[in-house]
Amino acid sequence: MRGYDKHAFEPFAVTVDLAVLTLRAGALHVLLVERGQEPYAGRWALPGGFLLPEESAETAARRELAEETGLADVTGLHLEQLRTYSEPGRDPRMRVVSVAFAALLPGPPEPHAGTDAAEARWVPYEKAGPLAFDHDRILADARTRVGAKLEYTCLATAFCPAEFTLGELQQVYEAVWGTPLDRPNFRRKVLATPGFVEPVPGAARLTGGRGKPAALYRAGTATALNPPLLRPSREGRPA
Amino acid sequence: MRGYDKHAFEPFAVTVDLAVLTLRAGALHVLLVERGQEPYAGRWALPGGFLLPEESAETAARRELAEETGLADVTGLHLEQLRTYSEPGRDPRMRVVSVAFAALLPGPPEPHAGTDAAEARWVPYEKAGPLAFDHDRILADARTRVGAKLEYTCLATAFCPAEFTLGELQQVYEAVWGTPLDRPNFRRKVLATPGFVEPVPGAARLTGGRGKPAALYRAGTATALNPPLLRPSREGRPA
DNA sequence: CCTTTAATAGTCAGTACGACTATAAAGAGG
DNA sequence: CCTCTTTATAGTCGTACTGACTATTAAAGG
Repeated sequence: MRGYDKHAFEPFAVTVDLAVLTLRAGALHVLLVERGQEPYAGRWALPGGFLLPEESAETAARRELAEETGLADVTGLHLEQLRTYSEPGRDPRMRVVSVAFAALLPGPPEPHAGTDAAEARWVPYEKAGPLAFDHDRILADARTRVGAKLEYTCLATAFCPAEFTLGELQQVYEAVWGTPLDRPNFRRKVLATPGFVEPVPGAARLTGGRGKPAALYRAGTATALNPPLLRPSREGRPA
Repeated sequence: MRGYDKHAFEPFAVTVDLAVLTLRAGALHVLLVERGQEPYAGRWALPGGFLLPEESAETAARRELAEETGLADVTGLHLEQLRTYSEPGRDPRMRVVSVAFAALLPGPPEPHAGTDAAEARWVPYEKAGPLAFDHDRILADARTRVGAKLEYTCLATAFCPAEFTLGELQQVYEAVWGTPLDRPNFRRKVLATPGFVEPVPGAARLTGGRGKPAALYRAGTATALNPPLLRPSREGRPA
């Protein structure tokens, strides 16, 4: 804050950009909007918009999330601030500083009917081609951050509906990490972590197709995983 | 980015705030500046300042870091973006959006001679009383983030000079976590992690006082710790 | 009725880690 | 010079956790 009171300062435009992630059919998807105007006309981009004068970035992000997804109630959805992107050239028209967020939706959400003009679509993460601005980087950062937080927090339940099976929870990990996991081991680890999930009491069971019906669980009260649930080591361990 | 081209937008002042951390005599210290003017005149605050028109937040943070510490070369110092604070009321004078950073300095740095007017001082983390604005929160977030990254990255070496002993490295963990660690176990873990540290070849040894002289190590090439070095569990494990 | 599919149960060995004890190499003080 | 203190380093032991498996159960489909 030095020089705060005596020097002139430059005003900046401040926006929020959202990487809205969800699981559809076991695959990670991201919500994208198509740009109608230059620059990057016709390219897909992350949803976002300007901060209003009396809004925090978190408030603006939640407002944009509601507008873009068309969901009536976005309270309770997990919103995570990623970082702020401020390189001078990131928007060719003017100086824009953007606060990026990741939002996690329980799937599968409706095909989406935006309240606004711009078209919005769920796109598989892998096929989210070159995006406008620096949104490729923001999207990659979102996946990296969410993947890391899956290891040591209970964040995975944010992708699941109120009641879910352990198989669905495992799909979250597999989709975000891009790695298959051993089912018995995953189950053992999740159940051994106090407060991660709790069984739905009424011996309730869900049947989606063939196979033995799975027990239902709810998110527990814990927020941290201790010890963490580490992904299969990226660097090859010695055989 | 919806509405990007058609709606008016509010300009904001954008600043960076820095939590500059280091170790002095085994204790975590933070660099603070005393405010000369209202609001919060006489209170201590984190150093920081406005973004210049052609600067990214990272560039501005490194510039402020050089100015405030008086260090000739701040390249190579670890700078970590924490998050952006944008609550409307955080500065009583005007709407200010601040991108916060944590900077890690190898200790012990000189008592500090700022190039600027404002007085700057190293203050033990625990005694960094109520700070101006929302800087208490930023400082707490900095410690939380750094403490977490110590667990699964090689960040601790950023607090150490080019060559250091394992005892010094352990002091980093103990100061940031506020927990004593078992020395043999710490040593075993660090040496067992490939690429974390590498011995200085010339059988070099350092003597600081009494006791057996310790071997010197350099930071290795690894950036991630796999498996992580977990702190003694916060939640009490069953006996 | 048999096959397929998915959930759940259980085994087993290797690794990692917490809690220790023991030894080595320096300085300080008599 | 000898001993005490201090710090670094070496090693031990038992438990917890995990990865890689195999086995069983309960549904759907033909």
